[in-house]
Amino acid sequence: MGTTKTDHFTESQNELAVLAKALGHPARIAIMEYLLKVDACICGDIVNELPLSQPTVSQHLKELKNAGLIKGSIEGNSICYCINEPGLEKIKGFFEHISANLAKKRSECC
Amino acid sequence: MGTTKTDHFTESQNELAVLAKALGHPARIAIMEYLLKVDACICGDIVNELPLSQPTVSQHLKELKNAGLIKGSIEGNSICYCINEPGLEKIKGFFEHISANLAKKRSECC
DNA sequence: TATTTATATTGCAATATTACGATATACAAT
DNA sequence: ATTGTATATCGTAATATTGCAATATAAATA
Repeated sequence: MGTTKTDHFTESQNELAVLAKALGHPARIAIMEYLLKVDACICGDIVNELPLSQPTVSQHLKELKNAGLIKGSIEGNSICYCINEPGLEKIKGFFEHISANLAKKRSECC
Repeated sequence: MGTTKTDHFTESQNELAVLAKALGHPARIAIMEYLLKVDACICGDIVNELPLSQPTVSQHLKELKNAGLIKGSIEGNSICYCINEPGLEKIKGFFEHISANLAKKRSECC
Protein backbone atom coordinates (compact mmCIF):
# COMPACT_ATOMS: atom_id res chain seq x y z
CA MET A 1 0.00 0.00 0.00
CA GLY A 2 0.91 3.65 -0.11
CA THR A 3 1.56 3.16 -3.81
CA THR A 4 -0.71 4.64 -6.43
CA LYS A 5 -2.35 1.99 -8.62
CA THR A 6 -1.05 3.58 -11.78
CA ASP A 7 -1.68 0.60 -14.06
CA HIS A 8 -5.42 0.66 -13.41
CA PHE A 9 -5.84 4.03 -15.07
CA THR A 10 -5.43 5.25 -18.63
CA GLU A 11 -2.16 6.67 -19.86
CA SER A 12 -3.77 10.06 -20.28
CA GLN A 13 -5.08 10.05 -16.72
CA ASN A 14 -1.68 9.15 -15.37
CA GLU A 15 0.03 11.79 -17.47
CA LEU A 16 -2.31 14.51 -16.31
CA ALA A 17 -1.93 13.40 -12.70
CA VAL A 18 1.86 13.59 -12.96
CA LEU A 19 1.65 17.12 -14.35
CA ALA A 20 -0.84 18.24 -11.72
CA LYS A 21 1.09 16.60 -8.92
CA ALA A 22 4.24 18.43 -9.97
CA LEU A 23 2.39 21.69 -9.39
CA GLY A 24 0.94 20.50 -6.11
CA HIS A 25 3.44 22.41 -4.03
CA PRO A 26 3.59 26.18 -3.51
CA ALA A 27 7.33 26.26 -4.11
CA ARG A 28 6.83 24.73 -7.53
CA ILE A 29 4.03 27.15 -8.34
CA ALA A 30 6.39 29.94 -7.27
CA ILE A 31 9.14 28.58 -9.53
CA MET A 32 6.81 28.54 -12.52
CA GLU A 33 5.68 32.09 -11.80
CA TYR A 34 9.25 33.23 -11.42
CA LEU A 35 10.38 31.58 -14.64
CA LEU A 36 7.56 33.38 -16.36
CA LYS A 37 8.43 36.72 -14.83
CA VAL A 38 12.13 36.92 -15.58
CA ASP A 39 13.56 36.76 -19.02
CA ALA A 40 16.88 35.21 -18.12
CA CYS A 41 16.34 32.14 -16.00
CA ILE A 42 19.31 31.02 -14.02
CA CYS A 43 18.89 28.64 -11.16
CA GLY A 44 20.87 30.71 -8.66
CA ASP A 45 18.22 33.37 -8.90
CA ILE A 46 15.58 30.82 -8.08
CA VAL A 47 17.35 29.74 -4.93
CA ASN A 48 17.59 33.34 -3.78
CA GLU A 49 13.96 33.92 -4.63
CA LEU A 50 12.59 31.07 -2.56
CA PRO A 51 12.48 30.63 1.22
CA LEU A 52 14.05 27.19 0.96
CA SER A 53 17.56 25.80 1.03
CA GLN A 54 19.55 25.17 -2.13
CA PRO A 55 19.17 21.36 -1.99
CA THR A 56 15.44 21.65 -1.52
CA VAL A 57 15.05 24.01 -4.45
CA SER A 58 17.19 21.74 -6.59
CA GLN A 59 14.87 18.88 -5.74
CA HIS A 60 11.78 20.86 -6.67
CA LEU A 61 13.37 21.82 -9.98
CA LYS A 62 14.08 18.18 -10.65
CA GLU A 63 10.46 17.25 -10.08
CA LEU A 64 9.19 19.93 -12.42
CA LYS A 65 11.69 18.76 -15.00
CA ASN A 66 10.73 15.10 -14.64
CA ALA A 67 7.09 16.00 -15.09
CA GLY A 68 7.95 17.87 -18.29
CA LEU A 69 6.93 21.31 -17.08
CA ILE A 70 10.36 22.92 -17.30
CA LYS A 71 13.58 22.22 -19.11
CA GLY A 72 17.14 23.15 -18.21
CA SER A 73 20.20 23.62 -20.33
CA ILE A 74 23.75 24.11 -19.15
CA GLU A 75 24.86 27.68 -19.60
CA GLY A 76 28.54 27.84 -18.72
CA ASN A 77 28.82 27.62 -14.98
CA SER A 78 25.14 27.72 -14.16
CA ILE A 79 21.96 26.23 -15.59
CA CYS A 80 19.27 27.96 -17.57
CA TYR A 81 15.85 26.71 -16.60
CA CYS A 82 12.70 27.66 -18.41
CA ILE A 83 9.13 26.56 -18.95
CA ASN A 84 8.55 23.63 -21.27
CA GLU A 85 5.60 24.56 -23.39
CA PRO A 86 4.33 21.11 -24.46
CA GLY A 87 3.90 20.00 -20.87
CA LEU A 88 2.13 23.18 -19.99
CA GLU A 89 -0.18 23.01 -22.97
CA LYS A 90 -1.18 19.45 -22.14
CA ILE A 91 -2.49 20.27 -18.69
CA LYS A 92 -3.95 23.57 -19.82
CA GLY A 93 -5.89 21.59 -22.42
CA PHE A 94 -7.38 19.38 -19.75
CA PHE A 95 -8.85 22.32 -17.89
CA GLU A 96 -10.12 23.97 -21.02
CA HIS A 97 -11.76 20.72 -22.04
CA ILE A 98 -13.55 20.42 -18.72
CA SER A 99 -14.52 24.05 -18.70
CA ALA A 100 -15.91 23.91 -22.24
CA ASN A 101 -18.00 20.81 -21.61
CA LEU A 102 -19.22 22.24 -18.34
CA ALA A 103 -20.51 25.33 -20.11
CA LYS A 104 -22.56 23.16 -22.45
CA LYS A 105 -24.46 21.26 -19.82
CA ARG A 106 -24.82 23.72 -17.02
CA SER A 107 -27.55 23.42 -14.40
CA GLU A 108 -28.48 19.82 -14.95
CA CYS A 109 -27.82 18.75 -11.39
CA CYS A 110 -26.76 19.98 -7.95
CA MET B 1 10.28 18.20 8.34
CA GLY B 2 8.02 16.46 5.88
CA THR B 3 5.74 19.46 6.23
CA THR B 4 5.31 21.99 3.45
CA LYS B 5 6.37 25.51 4.48
CA THR B 6 3.01 26.93 3.57
CA ASP B 7 3.42 30.21 5.40
CA HIS B 8 6.45 31.22 3.34
CA PHE B 9 4.43 31.45 0.16
CA THR B 10 1.65 33.74 -1.00
CA GLU B 11 -1.97 32.84 -0.47
CA SER B 12 -2.45 32.55 -4.20
CA GLN B 13 0.47 30.17 -4.55
CA ASN B 14 -0.85 27.99 -1.76
CA GLU B 15 -4.34 27.99 -3.21
CA LEU B 16 -3.15 26.95 -6.63
CA ALA B 17 -0.94 24.27 -5.12
CA VAL B 18 -3.89 22.83 -3.20
CA LEU B 19 -5.97 22.69 -6.37
CA ALA B 20 -3.19 21.13 -8.41
CA LYS B 21 -2.34 18.65 -5.69
CA ALA B 22 -5.94 17.50 -5.54
CA LEU B 23 -5.65 16.52 -9.19
CA GLY B 24 -2.28 14.88 -8.68
CA HIS B 25 -3.71 11.38 -8.62
CA PRO B 26 -5.08 9.45 -11.59
CA ALA B 27 -8.15 8.36 -9.63
CA ARG B 28 -9.05 11.98 -9.02
CA ILE B 29 -8.50 12.87 -12.67
CA ALA B 30 -10.76 9.93 -13.52
CA ILE B 31 -13.42 11.17 -11.12
CA MET B 32 -13.40 14.61 -12.71
CA GLU B 33 -13.65 13.12 -16.19
CA TYR B 34 -16.49 10.88 -15.09
CA LEU B 35 -18.40 13.69 -13.44
CA LEU B 36 -18.09 15.58 -16.68
CA LYS B 37 -19.24 12.67 -18.79
CA VAL B 38 -22.40 11.68 -16.96
CA ASP B 39 -25.29 13.99 -16.36
CA ALA B 40 -26.50 12.50 -13.13
CA CYS B 41 -23.67 12.15 -10.70
CA ILE B 42 -24.24 9.69 -7.94
CA CYS B 43 -21.35 8.42 -5.91
CA GLY B 44 -22.24 4.74 -6.26
CA ASP B 45 -21.56 5.00 -9.96
CA ILE B 46 -18.16 6.44 -9.23
CA VAL B 47 -17.22 3.54 -7.00
CA ASN B 48 -18.23 1.08 -9.71
CA GLU B 49 -16.35 3.07 -12.31
CA LEU B 50 -13.03 3.05 -10.49
CA PRO B 51 -10.67 0.15 -9.78
CA LEU B 52 -10.52 1.04 -6.11
CA SER B 53 -12.43 0.07 -3.01
CA GLN B 54 -15.34 2.08 -1.71
CA PRO B 55 -13.44 3.61 1.24
CA THR B 56 -10.61 4.66 -1.04
CA VAL B 57 -12.95 6.32 -3.51
CA SER B 58 -14.74 8.05 -0.67
CA GLN B 59 -11.42 9.42 0.49
CA HIS B 60 -10.52 10.71 -2.97
CA LEU B 61 -13.91 12.39 -3.23
CA LYS B 62 -13.29 14.06 0.09
CA GLU B 63 -9.98 15.46 -1.11
CA LEU B 64 -11.50 16.87 -4.28
CA LYS B 65 -14.25 18.41 -2.18
CA ASN B 66 -11.84 19.93 0.33
CA ALA B 67 -9.85 21.46 -2.50
CA GLY B 68 -13.02 23.02 -3.89
CA LEU B 69 -13.05 21.11 -7.17
CA ILE B 70 -16.30 19.25 -6.60
CA LYS B 71 -19.35 19.65 -4.43
CA GLY B 72 -21.78 17.07 -3.14
CA SER B 73 -25.37 17.34 -2.05
CA ILE B 74 -27.44 14.69 -0.34
CA GLU B 75 -29.97 13.19 -2.71
CA GLY B 76 -32.17 10.86 -0.69
CA ASN B 77 -30.18 7.78 0.02
CA SER B 78 -27.10 8.61 -2.00
CA ILE B 79 -25.03 11.72 -2.70
CA CYS B 80 -24.92 13.78 -5.84
CA TYR B 81 -21.40 14.92 -6.59
CA CYS B 82 -20.55 17.35 -9.33
CA ILE B 83 -17.84 19.71 -10.48
CA ASN B 84 -17.52 22.99 -8.62
CA GLU B 85 -16.95 25.61 -11.25
CA PRO B 86 -15.22 28.35 -9.24
CA GLY B 87 -12.42 26.01 -8.19
CA LEU B 88 -11.98 24.78 -11.70
CA GLU B 89 -11.91 28.27 -13.16
CA LYS B 90 -9.25 29.36 -10.70
CA ILE B 91 -6.73 26.77 -11.73
CA LYS B 92 -7.68 27.01 -15.38
CA GLY B 93 -6.91 30.72 -15.13
CA PHE B 94 -3.43 30.00 -13.83
CA PHE B 95 -2.54 27.94 -16.88
CA GLU B 96 -4.06 30.41 -19.28
CA HIS B 97 -2.10 33.18 -17.63
CA ILE B 98 1.16 31.31 -18.02
CA SER B 99 0.36 30.29 -21.55
CA ALA B 100 -0.54 33.84 -22.58
CA ASN B 101 2.60 35.38 -21.14
CA LEU B 102 4.70 32.64 -22.64
CA ALA B 103 3.37 33.43 -26.08
CA LYS B 104 4.44 37.06 -25.69
CA LYS B 105 8.08 36.43 -24.90
CA ARG B 106 8.87 33.29 -26.81
CA SER B 107 12.40 32.41 -27.85
CA GLU B 108 14.26 34.60 -25.45
CA CYS B 109 16.21 31.81 -23.87
CA CYS B 110 16.83 28.02 -23.94
C1' DT C 1 46.79 23.74 -10.09
C1' DA C 2 44.03 25.76 -6.36
C1' DT C 3 40.00 28.26 -5.35
C1' DT C 4 35.64 29.93 -5.96
C1' DT C 5 30.85 29.53 -7.72
C1' DA C 6 26.71 27.01 -9.16
C1' DT C 7 24.21 23.04 -8.93
C1' DA C 8 23.28 18.07 -7.86
C1' DT C 9 23.26 14.00 -4.90
C1' DT C 10 23.16 11.44 -0.61
C1' DG C 11 21.35 10.31 3.74
C1' DC C 12 18.11 10.89 7.03
C1' DA C 13 14.22 12.50 10.13
C1' DA C 14 9.48 14.19 10.17
C1' DT C 15 5.31 14.06 8.05
C1' DA C 16 1.86 13.00 4.37
C1' DT C 17 -0.41 9.96 1.12
C1' DT C 18 -2.44 5.73 -0.55
C1' DA C 19 -5.14 1.82 0.09
C1' DC C 20 -8.26 -1.14 2.35
C1' DG C 21 -10.75 -4.07 6.01
C1' DA C 22 -13.74 -3.27 9.61
C1' DT C 23 -17.12 -0.60 11.27
C1' DA C 24 -20.34 3.28 11.68
C1' DT C 25 -24.06 6.18 9.99
C1' DA C 26 -28.17 7.35 7.59
C1' DC C 27 -31.84 6.84 4.73
C1' DA C 28 -35.19 3.50 2.12
C1' DA C 29 -37.90 -0.30 1.82
C1' DT C 30 -39.97 -4.16 3.54
C1' DA D 1 -38.61 -2.65 13.85
C1' DT D 2 -35.64 -5.06 10.65
C1' DT D 3 -33.13 -5.33 6.59
C1' DG D 4 -30.79 -3.54 2.70
C1' DT D 5 -28.22 0.12 0.29
C1' DA D 6 -25.10 4.10 -0.04
C1' DT D 7 -21.58 6.53 1.91
C1' DA D 8 -18.28 7.98 5.61
C1' DT D 9 -14.91 7.22 9.21
C1' DC D 10 -11.34 4.67 11.83
C1' DG D 11 -7.25 2.21 12.20
C1' DT D 12 -3.24 0.77 10.22
C1' DA D 13 0.48 -0.86 6.98
C1' DA D 14 3.26 0.43 3.04
C1' DT D 15 5.16 3.95 0.59
C1' DA D 16 6.05 8.83 -0.84
C1' DT D 17 7.16 13.61 0.03
C1' DT D 18 9.42 17.48 2.26
C1' DG D 19 13.39 19.67 3.98
C1' DC D 20 18.10 20.21 5.04
C1' DA D 21 23.13 19.36 6.41
C1' DA D 22 26.87 17.33 4.45
C1' DT D 23 29.11 16.24 0.54
C1' DA D 24 30.02 15.66 -4.44
C1' DT D 25 30.57 17.47 -9.07
C1' DA D 26 31.75 20.55 -12.64
C1' DA D 27 32.82 24.73 -14.78
C1' DA D 28 35.14 29.53 -14.16
C1' DT D 29 38.67 32.08 -12.50
C1' DA D 30 42.73 33.36 -10.16
